[in-house]
Amino acid sequence: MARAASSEPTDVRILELAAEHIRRHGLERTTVVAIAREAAMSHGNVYRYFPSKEALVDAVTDQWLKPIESGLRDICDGPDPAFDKLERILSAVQRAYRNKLEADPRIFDLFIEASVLGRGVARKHRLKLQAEVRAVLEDGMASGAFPAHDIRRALPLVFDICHRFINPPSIRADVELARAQIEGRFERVLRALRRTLGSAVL
Amino acid sequence: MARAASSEPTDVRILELAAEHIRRHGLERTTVVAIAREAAMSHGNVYRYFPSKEALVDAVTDQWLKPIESGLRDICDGPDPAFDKLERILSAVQRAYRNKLEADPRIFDLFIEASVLGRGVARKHRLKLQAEVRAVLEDGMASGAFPAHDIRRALPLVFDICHRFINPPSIRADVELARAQIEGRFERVLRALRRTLGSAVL
DNA sequence: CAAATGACAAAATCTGTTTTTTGTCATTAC
DNA sequence: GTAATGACAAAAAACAGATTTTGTCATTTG
Repeated sequence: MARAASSEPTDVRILELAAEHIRRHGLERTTVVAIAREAAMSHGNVYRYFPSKEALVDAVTDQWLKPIESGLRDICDGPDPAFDKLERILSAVQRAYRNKLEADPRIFDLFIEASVLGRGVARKHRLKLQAEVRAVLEDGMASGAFPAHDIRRALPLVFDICHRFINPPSIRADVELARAQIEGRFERVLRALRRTLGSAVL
Repeated sequence: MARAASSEPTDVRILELAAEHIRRHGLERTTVVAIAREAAMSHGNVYRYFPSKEALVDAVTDQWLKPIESGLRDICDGPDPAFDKLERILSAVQRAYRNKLEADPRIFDLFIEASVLGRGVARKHRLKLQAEVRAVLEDGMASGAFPAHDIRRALPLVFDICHRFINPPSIRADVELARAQIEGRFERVLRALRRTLGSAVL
């Protein structure tokens, strides 16, 4: 493990130590000095790789969001019917968030914080998700799967209806609810969404 | 005004002074001592009327929630078709919250706090709203307006779909969005809800 | 010259102390 | 006997000084 760690480029190593530290102790008890100590380097050197503590923390968040985003891209690039894609995208996001919330609550907290404050990582992630959904909607409109043609109304509608299952703070507020229950409810909401998008009038 | 204030029963007077203090300075800068001073009495006497500061603060919240609740009861007791009632209830709640958020942000904050922590006031208020919605749904199911008959699925579905427009923290998160825009979007969500409840399968 | 150090200023956090606040109650006032 | 006081203990908040942390940079190292 020590070998694996030191074989990685310095920036990745710092990133992983930072993630581990936050995972264990939470952001509030994480300092650049402590991370540098764990990496056996002066804290000043950390700043050669990350311009600020905030940037480092955001990089930790980005780290786990990236694979989610590429998963979404795969769904989007697939051959399925528009609504199936839409449903799979939304479910995948919901599930990924919930997984992280359960597995690494402290790291999920970083994402919530970034979302609420509208920080770069969160904004970019949201834009990517939005872009995928938009692409699928436009696809579905072109193919006739979605008779309504006003993307400027359909897009917000999708996010408004799914808000509870997709919005980071709302997701955390539901931790106590059983996973199965949430998923059942989200399924029904998605069914409602399907019916709505399948009709001509929004 | 001074005359009006002193003509009211002591508990109401304290309540109003507390509300005014919080409205102006926020909860964090509000003390029982300061409220007592404004009421020209010893702080110990405040505790004759409210068992704790928390109880007093919750009473302030309850104060503005009560008229909303009675408004909902009126809608619910009215003669309109089930979905019209449902829509009017949900819109009324949304509008009332948004109004308070804009008019008295600090007081709305008390409500958010109480909601997030699941305090009595918030829980009771939520249960009342839920009871009204449930009544309207059952009404609509009985009258055939809502073909689906599983209230245990319909009720969460309504709140899930409307979450963004009804959930206190989500409402605050949208302060920056123009009122008209939010209302337009909520209208479309309600339209989707109508269609869903109007179909046999949930 | 790319990687890292260590010294530094400004800002934030911690720590121990004083003050205020919360909540109780025996006593007073009417 | 209901309304209010004022004194009190425990808890919380405010404060001030010491310490740590953040972020920069001139210098060192390989």
